[in-house]
Amino acid sequence: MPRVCRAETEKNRTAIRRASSRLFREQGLRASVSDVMKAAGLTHGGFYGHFGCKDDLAADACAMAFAESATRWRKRAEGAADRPSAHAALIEGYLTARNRAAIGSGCPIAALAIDVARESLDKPVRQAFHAGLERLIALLARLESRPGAGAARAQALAELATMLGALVLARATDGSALSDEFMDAARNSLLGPGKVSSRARRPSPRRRRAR
Amino acid sequence: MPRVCRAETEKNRTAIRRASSRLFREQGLRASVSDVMKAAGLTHGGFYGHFGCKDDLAADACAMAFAESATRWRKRAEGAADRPSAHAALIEGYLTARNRAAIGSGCPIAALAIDVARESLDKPVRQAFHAGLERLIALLARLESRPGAGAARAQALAELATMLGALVLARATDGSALSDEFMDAARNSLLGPGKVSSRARRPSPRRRRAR
DNA sequence: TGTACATCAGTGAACGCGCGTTCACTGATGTAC
DNA sequence: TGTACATCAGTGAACGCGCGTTCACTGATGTAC
Repeated sequence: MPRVCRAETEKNRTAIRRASSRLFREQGLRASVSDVMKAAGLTHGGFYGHFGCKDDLAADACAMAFAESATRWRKRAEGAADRPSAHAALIEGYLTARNRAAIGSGCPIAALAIDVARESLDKPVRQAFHAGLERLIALLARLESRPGAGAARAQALAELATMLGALVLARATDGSALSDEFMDAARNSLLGPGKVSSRARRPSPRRRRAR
Repeated sequence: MPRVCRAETEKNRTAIRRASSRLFREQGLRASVSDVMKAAGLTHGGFYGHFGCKDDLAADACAMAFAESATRWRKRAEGAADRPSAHAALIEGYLTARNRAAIGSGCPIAALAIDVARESLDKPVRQAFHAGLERLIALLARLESRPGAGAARAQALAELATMLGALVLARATDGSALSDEFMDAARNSLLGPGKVSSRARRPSPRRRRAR
């Protein structure tokens, strides 16, 4: 089995990156190198032929997850008729039961933010997180209604905090009614109850409207 | 050293609870029993005289952190002249550089939400988190401006998501300008730029105003 | 195109370490008289 | 109040286990001729 052709090596590397991107989101940065390699269909020893250390893998996995998210956001926005509906589509797509359940393939901010906050400032995963975050902020800011780049950015930052917060809280209270309440409240607060698409709605007690 | 008087035992138990409440927030639920006992000035073996297992300690630490937070919120609200300023004081007190730095003594939602979300549904820490969260929601909802209990609760849920999200993102980007931006954007979004008290402000590049 | 051999991707045992938990032991505390 | 002794809170060694990382080894791959 040892020594594998170049194409196979590249395929293995991709498998490691994909597996780590999923496992780090699911289990946090404490997901083990062994588990990642197992999920990639390899044995743990070969890991250091692909990455220098676990910290480097964490940074790569984080960057990869953000790139996936950015692509997903861009596609969703491009599928909309105009800017306001692209904005709404992004938020509605984020605050769904589907996304709440899909931790391993979902938003890396909601999956990794607290883990990243606990890492020391010089860890490579922090830079990857910061860079990825800025890309998503720019993407969202371009869809905001407020005039002026600064105001749109501020609006995007606040909305991102609400989206991330609601998803994280919905996950932490998963299995209870409160979980749905968080997602509904955040969606209504960001879009207003009138703009909520029926697609994203589940039959649940309707909240009073936002200002 | 063994066998200690009853008052001493109770003091030790309190020291373990305090240490774990701090360490779990700082390091996540993977903080070790050994480290907790060391921080309480004891050796690890004695732990199981106080708690049945690590999961029980995590639940207790979580409940204790929420109780602290609830007390802090209540005091801050009681110190305000009226309901709107109590509401503003809570949010301003939450979104400060001080709170961003104080992970171990700060809000358990911002410290533990993602860790709790990764725990299986039957773990005792999930129940403790849920119960504590409901207390804080009720506390915040009582200060909201919207008429009707349901609307006030929905407003509190969305605001909590924004507060928690902004604090978590500010911590994940600590050391960069973006960190301050998140807290400023969330504060302005929740209170409006006019209502921001100078006390809570740091001299930082001023953002464009919100609506 | 065919052969000879150096390269090197992946394997699996091993390293030192820290984890959660158990347990025999200690000796001051609390109690029974 | 004073003595005799059972209790039990805390100690520290030990358990099996999984961690990140290293390394001698393997043998198919890629290359030089």
